[in-house]
Amino acid sequence: MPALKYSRQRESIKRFLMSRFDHPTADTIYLHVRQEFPNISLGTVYRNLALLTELGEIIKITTDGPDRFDGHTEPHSHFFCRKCHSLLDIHLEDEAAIDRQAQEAFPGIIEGHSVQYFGICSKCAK
Amino acid sequence: MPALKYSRQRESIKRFLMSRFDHPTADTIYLHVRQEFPNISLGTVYRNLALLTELGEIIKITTDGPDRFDGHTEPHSHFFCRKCHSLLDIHLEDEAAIDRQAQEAFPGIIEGHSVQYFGICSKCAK
DNA sequence: GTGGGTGCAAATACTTTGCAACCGA
DNA sequence: TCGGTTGCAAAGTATTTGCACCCAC
Repeated sequence: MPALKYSRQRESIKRFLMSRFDHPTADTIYLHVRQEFPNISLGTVYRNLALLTELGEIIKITTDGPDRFDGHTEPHSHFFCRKCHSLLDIHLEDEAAIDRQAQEAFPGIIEGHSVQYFGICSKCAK
Repeated sequence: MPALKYSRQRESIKRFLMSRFDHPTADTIYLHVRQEFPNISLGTVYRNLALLTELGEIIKITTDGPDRFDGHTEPHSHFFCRKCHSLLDIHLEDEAAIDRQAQEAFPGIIEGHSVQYFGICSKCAK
């Protein structure tokens, strides 16, 4: 792993992700960071998202459609609205209980989990 | 929704998926069904996978990399080996408990969930 | 016969990558 | 200066789609 060097673009991407709870796509992030760095390219956004994910500073969430990114790394779950495609946080009381259940049932080494609930969000239900 | 019509190709795809527990990709399915229908095209495989998913006869599992498909629709969870990328079933004792936990914590309408555990499978751990 | 299904190829959506210039330590 | 980072554009991967022909009903 090469030595990490500071970059204003990466900082901006991370700051943006930490400020939000709706898990934007690379493209949304691109459009935002562009306001601060009009010349930034999508490739740079993707490169930094991959790097931050590898460092564990953000989380990459794979869904139907483009990947989503999350600047909040405490273990938590997600809700995907199948109508408006919003992706929202769910903080369970005992998130670790989910791993414990599976560890009993499975012989491999479980390092973590990701739960994705799906349904209709309260906005769309109206 | 247009009237459904029988197709030998669709039947073959479904039969293949029901016979396996390792959640093949569209391409793997294509290569297999090709033995029975040498002229089948990838497009047809994708079309039928989408149709079967919509009908609820199979499940589409979105992961890092290509989508995986599962011919077994009883609620269950999955384990993704980050080393060999195999995707395996985990049958929890009380799968519905996961929904109940979230329903308390979230105001939207939760219709279901998908849990993906990650780690190292027993084969790769050796 | 009618409309859904198929094969083929082209198109799309999303993401990664090669390269020369640039910038932080 | 050295090597990580960037912008740009081209390439790559996974999936979808238009169209003419075929087949189930």
